[in-house]
Amino acid sequence: MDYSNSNRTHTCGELRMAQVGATVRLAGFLDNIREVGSNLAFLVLRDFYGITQIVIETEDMMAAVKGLNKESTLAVEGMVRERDSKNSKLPTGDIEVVPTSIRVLGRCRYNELPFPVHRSREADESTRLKYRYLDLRNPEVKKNIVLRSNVVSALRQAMTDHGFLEITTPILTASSPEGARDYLVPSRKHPGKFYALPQAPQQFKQLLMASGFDKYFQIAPCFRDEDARGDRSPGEFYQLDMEMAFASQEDVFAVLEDVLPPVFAKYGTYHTASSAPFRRISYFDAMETYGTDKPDLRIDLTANEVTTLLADCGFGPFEGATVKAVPVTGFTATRKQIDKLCADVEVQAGNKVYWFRLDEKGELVGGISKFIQARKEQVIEALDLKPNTFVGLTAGKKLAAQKTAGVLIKMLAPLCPAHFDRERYEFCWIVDFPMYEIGEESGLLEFCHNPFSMPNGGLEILQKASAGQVNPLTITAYQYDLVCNGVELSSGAVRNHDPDIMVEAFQLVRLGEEDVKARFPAMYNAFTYGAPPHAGIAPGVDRMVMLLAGEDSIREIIPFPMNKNAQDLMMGAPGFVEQKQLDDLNIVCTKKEEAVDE
RNA sequence: GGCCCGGUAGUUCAGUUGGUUAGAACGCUAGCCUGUCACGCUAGAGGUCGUCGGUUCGAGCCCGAUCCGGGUCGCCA
Repeated sequence: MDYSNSNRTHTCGELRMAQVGATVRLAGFLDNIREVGSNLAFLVLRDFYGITQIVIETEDMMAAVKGLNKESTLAVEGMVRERDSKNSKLPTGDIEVVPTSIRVLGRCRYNELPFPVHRSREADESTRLKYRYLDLRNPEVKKNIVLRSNVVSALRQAMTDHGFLEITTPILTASSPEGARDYLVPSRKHPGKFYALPQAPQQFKQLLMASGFDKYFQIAPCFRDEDARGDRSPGEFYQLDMEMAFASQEDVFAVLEDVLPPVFAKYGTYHTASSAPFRRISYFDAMETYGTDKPDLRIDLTANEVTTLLADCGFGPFEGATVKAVPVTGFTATRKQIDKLCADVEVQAGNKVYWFRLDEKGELVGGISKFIQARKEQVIEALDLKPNTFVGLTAGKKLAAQKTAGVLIKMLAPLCPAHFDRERYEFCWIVDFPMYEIGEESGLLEFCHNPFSMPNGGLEILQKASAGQVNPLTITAYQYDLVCNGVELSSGAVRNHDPDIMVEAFQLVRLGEEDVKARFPAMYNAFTYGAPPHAGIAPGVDRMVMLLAGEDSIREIIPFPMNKNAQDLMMGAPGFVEQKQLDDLNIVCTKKEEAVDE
């Protein structure tokens, strides 16, 4: 028996009227059989490219498909014929194949599948993941993986066209003391020592710059042992990691402003993407105006500062608080919808939302309007309110009031289409992130993002801060985020390539030269031999594909995703290993999960 | 780790105030059907109601514990 499919003449998506009369050989999965008479049946054959109808008209052929389970793989040989009754919904709907032979290539042993392939997206997710190879047979599921392939290919081509070299960096490397929890790999030859999987190729790409490469990129696998989210897969993910020597923040921006919009416009659901230059918004402005450092610029709503106007209006929760107002013109939600909105925001933000309305006649009504009444004219003037406007209010410590307003804006958007032009990709750069912050637990000065960024003002500003002449909290870094439609796609920075500035930056958080050397020995040493100023960024590939596919779950755009608990249900990972393997690695398990029977 | 939602047939779900034999659709099996394309018609099989314990004359439903899944917060330089 010939199990190869090398003798296929066509795919299942290919045949048209032009091939009528031709003898063809197809291969694919048994999608469905419709028996409509004792000697008449229609078999639907499906492969990667499409589906083709095979018409069964003889006892022989009827016998050949008798008892076959759906999803078995078949080889069909026969003649292409024009259909008596055509199906305009199918690309191959004008023709059918009259078979002379039907061979089973791979028999499906089960007449009842874990889920119907064509409706797998409705099935329980853990069942889908366990039988991912069946789930992926669904063209609707498969198309996201095809999209991913096309996007990665387009990004790679664009980066190469921009003169970037694709260079791979080690997967087995050293644990980094900063950031997320590492995935550790025990070393057999060095008992008690561990490799770590890289959280990002951060140090390697900076070392490539110190090595004299000019423009580097990589579709880089990154590993972080942190809990999952809907838009964050546990364990591993991919970044379009890049770095440029002798480059400024604007040089990095220019590359992505050139590379990303065409890819988004071509492969995205919406086909419209902002063009260069993307808007630049400082971190402080973003928090003030949008209540978030990842604003969705498709939403035409902003948070307004009304603290001086309303903090002492007599409403308890505003007393001594920062107060933000989000006016929404033409908002017609019912009282019930408003209550639901406020409750939803409270769950997300952990902070209450208050509201009032200016009705059609220009009267203050609803919510906390009676507290506003006395300052009606000032409020209308300050917020430039028109009749029929809803005003959402948030209050609390400055950051809490801002963030709650941010959540409110995001949740208002779907309720007011007039303020939410959904069908496009809106990019922006968030710039000038603060270098330092006061740690919530320690109460002491700490790095805000990462310690590799170049402070705005260089060595001089850090020295002034050390001398007490400058408040370190006012120092910003050449640190930037790329945001699209409210999704943080990437963080990047102009790096600190000067050992003196590194040491000075660390001294502000009570660390010294020895700490820098101990934590980042390779980078510190390399930079003492003269390093180029360099900058880079690393947009998340999974996030981008998710945005382009219009999916809400990151698992829909990963070929073989793990579940929320970082398990691969299909492969059974993580799993127990042989005692011999543990012995080789000098590992003694003191705690084991109970083995669960299937 | 906290909080929220869920777990009933192969699949997706319904199940009223705690009350007879736990239902529907799709799928499956058998039969019929000569142009279907979500084919149709007839019949049938299929359930430890996640698990354990409690309340009750009686639990899918109420209570407690526990396991599993999803969302969210913590976390993610």
